[in-house]
Amino acid sequence: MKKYNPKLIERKWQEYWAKNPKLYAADEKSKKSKFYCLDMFPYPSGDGLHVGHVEGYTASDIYSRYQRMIGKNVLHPMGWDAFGLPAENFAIKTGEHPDKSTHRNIKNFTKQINSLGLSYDWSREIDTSSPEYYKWTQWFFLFLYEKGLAYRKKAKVNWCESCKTVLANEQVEDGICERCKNEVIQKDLEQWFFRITDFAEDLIDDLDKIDWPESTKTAQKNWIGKSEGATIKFEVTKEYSLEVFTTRLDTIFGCTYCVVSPEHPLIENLRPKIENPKEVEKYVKLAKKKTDLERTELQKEKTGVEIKGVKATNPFTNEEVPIFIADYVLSTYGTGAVMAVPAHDERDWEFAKRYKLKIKEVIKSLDKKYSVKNEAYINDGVLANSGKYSGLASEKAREEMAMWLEKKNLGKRTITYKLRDWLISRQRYWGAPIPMIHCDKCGWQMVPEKDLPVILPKVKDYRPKGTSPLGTNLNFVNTTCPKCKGAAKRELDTMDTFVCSSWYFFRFADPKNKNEFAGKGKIKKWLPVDLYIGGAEHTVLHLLYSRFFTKALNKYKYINFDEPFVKLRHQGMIVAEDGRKMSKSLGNVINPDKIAGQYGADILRLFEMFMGPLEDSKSWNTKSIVGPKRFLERVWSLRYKIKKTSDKSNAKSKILSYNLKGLLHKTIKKVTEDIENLHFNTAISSMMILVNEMEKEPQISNDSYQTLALLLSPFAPHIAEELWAELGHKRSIFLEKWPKFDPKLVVEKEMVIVVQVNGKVRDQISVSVDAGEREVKETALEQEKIKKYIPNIDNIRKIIFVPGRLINFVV
RNA sequence: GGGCGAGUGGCGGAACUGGCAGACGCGCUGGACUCAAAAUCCAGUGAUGGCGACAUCGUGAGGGUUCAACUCCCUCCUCGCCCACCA
Repeated sequence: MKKYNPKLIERKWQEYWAKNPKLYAADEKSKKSKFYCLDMFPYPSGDGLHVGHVEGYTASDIYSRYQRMIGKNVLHPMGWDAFGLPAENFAIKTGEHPDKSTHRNIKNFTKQINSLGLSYDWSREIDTSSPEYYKWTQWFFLFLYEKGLAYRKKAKVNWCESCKTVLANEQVEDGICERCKNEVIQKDLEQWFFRITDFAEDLIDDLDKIDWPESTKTAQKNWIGKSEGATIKFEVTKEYSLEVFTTRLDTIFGCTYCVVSPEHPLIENLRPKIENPKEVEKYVKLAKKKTDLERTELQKEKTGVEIKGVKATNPFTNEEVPIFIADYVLSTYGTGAVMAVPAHDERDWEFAKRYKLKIKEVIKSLDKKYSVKNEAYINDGVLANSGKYSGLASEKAREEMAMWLEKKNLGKRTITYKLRDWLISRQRYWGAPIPMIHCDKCGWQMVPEKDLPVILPKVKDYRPKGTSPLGTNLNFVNTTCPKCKGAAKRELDTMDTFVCSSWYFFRFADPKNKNEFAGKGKIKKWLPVDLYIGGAEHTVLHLLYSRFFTKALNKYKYINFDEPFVKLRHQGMIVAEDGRKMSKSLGNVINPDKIAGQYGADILRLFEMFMGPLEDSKSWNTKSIVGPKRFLERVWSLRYKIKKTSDKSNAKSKILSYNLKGLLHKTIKKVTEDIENLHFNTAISSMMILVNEMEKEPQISNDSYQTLALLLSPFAPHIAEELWAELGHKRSIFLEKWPKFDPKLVVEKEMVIVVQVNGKVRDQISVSVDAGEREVKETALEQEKIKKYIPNIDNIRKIIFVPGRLINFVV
């Protein structure tokens, strides 16, 4: 008897698969229906694969292998989200070019992935940092620019004075630079944006047609943040009106002041009229220095300054109210100005209390204990003190007031979104250069498509100097204007790495195409993605950006669908044994390499899948890994129980007891359904039950053992291949058909019916499947135990019979 | 503060559409094998009471609907994740 030796057989089959890439390759010529199963491609960090990767990748691998076996033409690719900050920071520290460290990491990731036995089509591997790839990232920029969906404007960026660099949001931790621990300030710089807000409406509406976790859909909805309301003009001078946005037009009679953000143009426009310019100026300056985080800090008391000398007129009451400047009003939302109704808005209430401003109640609370002295009443209600609108319900009032505004041309119904345009420029080295050229004469010009890619040049020094490191390479900077052929300068910024990952799933359909980001025919063949598995940390950004790119392509007829990922699932987080997040600083990180080295990939795969439902968060417990280990060892030795027979007349059904045969078919059914529903934990447990029962038999048939191997193969591919070969098969198990169950065998002949008295289980009886209520009732009442509880049959008041399940006597 | 999700044995978890709560696995206890240990195999394992058959209780807490509730409804508590001054 050979012992199960995972190391040996895993190496053997990994080599075999590497030599037979067609096994896992998507077939361009096949007429079979396609299935595109995608993992979120990883950033190849120096830390290597973590257990969360293994979880998601194993799940999609099981699904892909299963899809192939049921006869689908499967596209299951892998690639690298290779641009990004960590590689650049590493370069600053060590001087090693990011390209070098990144490729070293990619090599390591590839090795790790292959050692897990994942069935990727490596012929389609992509690397976002390769010129062949980022040529098309740049093409997307030009595409969006041409359609008016990319533009340039001044914007605030995080700026670290000590590092002299712009920082990405992820590099700012609590308003402090993660590298030097100094304060981060806000600086206005010209930046490139993508006009994602153009698609806000579709991005909300189309969520209804995709199979995504509800939580992810609501998170996107909230992020886009649609609110319906109205903009209203408050006259300040004859020439200048202050426009405010509100969702609570019904409270406008309670407006006792207005507030503008420190960036609001009113300050500039009415400067000569302002009586306290110094005070105002000081406040604006202070606000500018603050980071977004400081400005949005919750507990912080609201501050502000009245702009003296100007007043705003409420169009409904013709009352003049003071105007304040305060940083609790955001310049980037709505109109950057609000009408303050302290009685019915918590923030306004707080501000009014602090600066002793008037609080006027215009919505009555039904709660007798409520007093506006203690808090704002923010719910809808019935209007009071509101002129001719008094007595109306909030909703009705909003409608009528909006109509009045529109009639008088003093405002209009407006929809606003929290979603902002996507700032994509980074003053960074390790990213795709933005393919734009600035000419003093002609302004901004696109790099002609034939000149793509704009190659990311080598530089000697990655250290931040206040502008992109690309600026140090003068060969790169100085170029000619595509329009006038005069001297011109290249854009020095690179693109946010999220741009690279917003379209990579298209590239897998046609990864080597030199003329297009992907050929139309190939896109039609493979896209959209049928199943997308990845972490929930990408709930908003990556998943939203990818949808935006897809919608832009669809709008301009490059593709004929408008959602990239038909079905999406997130793998849950795996936390450490101590219940905390795995992190290097806590020293509780589990290295999957080590586990795979010690136990083998099949056991690790089974273990992670058996831990619990894919989407739940789970905690790691190395102790339990012996479960899957024992299971595979038992599967392995079970093969010595196979009835060896040269006598063909000795039918296999004779060897396999009837019950076991039924169980075998039930298991096929269960495993099949569970894989379809991504319920891998219960699929494994049902296979364990089968193996437990098989072990009790003195002998098992070759057929049933083969079925077991097939069922197990997507989960534990190495051992499955080995067993298959041991059974005498010459070709890979993954070329076999997925087993089918016999519906007749799945149904029991006898069934157990639970007998309840007054809802409590008192006995069980075994009856034939087709037994009706009368038969079940009679059998049940004959039982001694039941007679004990029902001495007199006439006392039965009611009988509930659930076919196939139970009978309940109510006495 | 808002949104989403979750609370089931010592632990991870299972339970269809309201129908035997605790499948499967870990751990633990006892036994077999062994000079011994590991591994393996067999039996047991929610709590309480009882030698026992059995009985009672039991799915975060409290209430409700129902013949029947982990599952549905109401109130509350705890934990996790995401977003957060969005007018």
